[in-house]
Amino acid sequence: MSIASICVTCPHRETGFCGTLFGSPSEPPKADRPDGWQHFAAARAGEQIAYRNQPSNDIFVLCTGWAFRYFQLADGRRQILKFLLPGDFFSPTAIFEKAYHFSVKALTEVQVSGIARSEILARCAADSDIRWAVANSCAAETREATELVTVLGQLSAEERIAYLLLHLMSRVAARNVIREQRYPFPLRQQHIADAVGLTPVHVSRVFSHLRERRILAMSEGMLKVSNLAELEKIGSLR
Amino acid sequence: MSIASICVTCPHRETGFCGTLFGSPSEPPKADRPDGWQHFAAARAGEQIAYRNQPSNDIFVLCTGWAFRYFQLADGRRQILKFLLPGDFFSPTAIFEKAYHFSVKALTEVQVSGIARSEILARCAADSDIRWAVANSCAAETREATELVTVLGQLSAEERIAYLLLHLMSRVAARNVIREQRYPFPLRQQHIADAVGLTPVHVSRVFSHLRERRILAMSEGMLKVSNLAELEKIGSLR
DNA sequence: CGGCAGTTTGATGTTACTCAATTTAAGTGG
DNA sequence: CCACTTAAATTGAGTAACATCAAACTGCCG
Repeated sequence: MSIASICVTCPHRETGFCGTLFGSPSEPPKADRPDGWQHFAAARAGEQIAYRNQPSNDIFVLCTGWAFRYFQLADGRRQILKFLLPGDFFSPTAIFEKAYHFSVKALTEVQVSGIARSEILARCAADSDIRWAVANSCAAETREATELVTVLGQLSAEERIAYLLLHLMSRVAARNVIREQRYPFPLRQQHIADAVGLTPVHVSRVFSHLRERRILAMSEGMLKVSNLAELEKIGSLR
Repeated sequence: MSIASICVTCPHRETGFCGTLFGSPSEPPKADRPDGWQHFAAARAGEQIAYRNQPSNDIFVLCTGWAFRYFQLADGRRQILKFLLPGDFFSPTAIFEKAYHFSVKALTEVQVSGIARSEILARCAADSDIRWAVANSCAAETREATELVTVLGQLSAEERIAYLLLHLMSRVAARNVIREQRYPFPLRQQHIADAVGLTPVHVSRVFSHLRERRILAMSEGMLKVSNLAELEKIGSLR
């Protein structure tokens, strides 16, 4: 059971659109607070919705759309740390930290929910189920980061991309019904490049190669996997 | 305050040597259990002291010596995830998981302490200081892993090595008195290579280059940093 | 129809890997 | 203390993987 499903009642799936937008880092997001401790907001594709080192009393959950958490270096290089799907916390460990140590951008149009940190902590103290959900979620975050370290440190370009696709596919499949191995896939090659530490040009070449070998194909924002077994042989860690 | 300092009373610093050794994965480590929930063990340099996927009721803390946590791929490649120093948990998140998802090897002769998971969980439930120490330790683990992802994904060979050295230096300095920028440094170049995703040969070349530029030098298991400012310019993330 | 963002392709450059030989350092036993 | 052994580090030459630069192409939208 995810933490989000315990903590958050997100209206977006029903209402469709919320109407409020994030502001710049200087002006905090304007948003409605239906219950005092919880509020909602929306952002357009490409908008930055969390800023590194910005203190915040809120913990955010993605309700609809895709986003990504990343770390930007002084010279412009950026590492995408995780693609966020509906139900994902921006970062579970943020519950225990006063400020984010990462940034978040919307990949598609998104809707998010912010929950007061104090509220989450209070619920943790009161309810052992929530306590466990938070602990598991943090442990999972560490496990994922650890796996990604191994991927970036040891795997070739093709292996890294295959890993990323498989990893995303399994997470998407956990939330959507997948028919005929066709997955919604809003990433640009630039995003893939920044996630696996390659250049977009090289990502394009690897994709061409995978296409030629009839392992996968892309069209209209969908990823079609024709040879899952082969993709797994390339990109699985174990 | 570290968790270890709250939870563990380690006799090794006083007694010098404990006398018991880890066995192979099939036979569990023989060790004394002075208090039922806590026990101690020692291992020689190079010995494996934790096995991936091996269920364990104990959480381990390194008491003396150096060790490293790593992940090994089927074809032999290995990623070193973290070098462990005295006081480090093998992994804080292991508190919440039935089995390790990584392996640990002793780098030097080491002494470790094992604590029953149930004991730690009981103390967490009872004492909010310990609860916070555990949460912070887990958050720190995630932060480190996240930073390492960025390092491996974005930095060049020289930058990665400089980062690793600086990171290690700051951690060593937190436990030892450092005089004249000379740090104890028991790693072989193979370890550095496996930690930053390079070959030992290339690590050697990068070291030669850093030496030629009079940034650092190595001798008798000690790392001497002659130009810290330059090393930081190369290897710091922010 | 023109413009723009994203992708593809080709040519070339750089970084890091591989293989193999050599040197240095670290033990070990006489 | 010194030959002998062994592991680790260094060096060189050749190669593979990936980056860079620039141009051409595609689909999309006004």
